Amino acid sequence: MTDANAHPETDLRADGVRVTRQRLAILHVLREASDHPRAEDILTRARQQDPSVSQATVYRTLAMLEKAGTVLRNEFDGSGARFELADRQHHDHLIDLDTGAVVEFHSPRIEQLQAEIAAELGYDIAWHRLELYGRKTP
Amino acid sequence: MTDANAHPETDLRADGVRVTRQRLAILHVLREASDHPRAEDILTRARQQDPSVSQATVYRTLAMLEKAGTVLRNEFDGSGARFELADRQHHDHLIDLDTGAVVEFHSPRIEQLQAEIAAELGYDIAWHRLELYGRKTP
DNA sequence: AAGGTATATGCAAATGCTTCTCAATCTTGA
DNA sequence: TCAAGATTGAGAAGCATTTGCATATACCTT
Repeated sequence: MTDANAHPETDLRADGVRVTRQRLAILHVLREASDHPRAEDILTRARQQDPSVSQATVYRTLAMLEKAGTVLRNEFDGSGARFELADRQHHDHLIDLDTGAVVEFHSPRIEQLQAEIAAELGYDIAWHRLELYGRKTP
Repeated sequence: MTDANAHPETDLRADGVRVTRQRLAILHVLREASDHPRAEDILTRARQQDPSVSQATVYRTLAMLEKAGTVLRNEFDGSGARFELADRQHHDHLIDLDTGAVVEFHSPRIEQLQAEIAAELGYDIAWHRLELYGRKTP
């Protein structure tokens, strides 16, 4: 796989996938998003650039991009997936229980411990999910 | 809250909730389960003890027990929640990607790190979710 | 032990999110 | 420019879960 997302359009082509107006609109939305939008949000935003985008295409494209490693799917609260581009460094999430805000963080030490624990249990980690749910310290 | 699950029936009463045949059947299933059954599995098993249990009651009871802290809800793969009694020590999960088996583990060091990270970000952790997905080391 | 009342249940319909079906429309390599 | 095949929009279909409502039941009070 190429460097995920340096040039999504180019990557698409490289994977033998067609570059369509809708896909470009969706990729654009993801690039602009600083939050972790839901499929519905992505649909709304993509339609600002291209009103023809349909719900089905958003889901199909997100699934495609996820499989390609370009997009990450998060299931924070169990009521709808939230997406983000996989172009930055790997990170985990801290969800603010009061505001719903999502803070990203990265801890090599935790990653290290995870690997050790898995090894002790006889496993190799393929991926992991770490989510902290909390409230701002008073 | 009383010691969750030492005596679920007693706890139910204490919370002003009625002790019904169905609820006892569902609690029994959860106590016997060594896996992390889905709602559907719980329904099937509960019906062995009480054929009258309905799907709706399983969901309603699980929601109630979760709110009471008696039951933990897990969303490992995004296709259906899996439940377990909250009577044992807190633990996280390692999911075997090949077999779907769920291994439980507990690491005070990771918990410690999580708290530290949250503190650095200005948060107090209310709860967290850590799931490792991997395969057996050859 | 019996009764009354609010809670709990079963059934089926309704949700919410996501995926699929299919004819019509594009993208792309030649 | 064209043909072949991928992609799309619209709506139907799927799944897990929730809800509405009439009936049944637990349990507090006689």
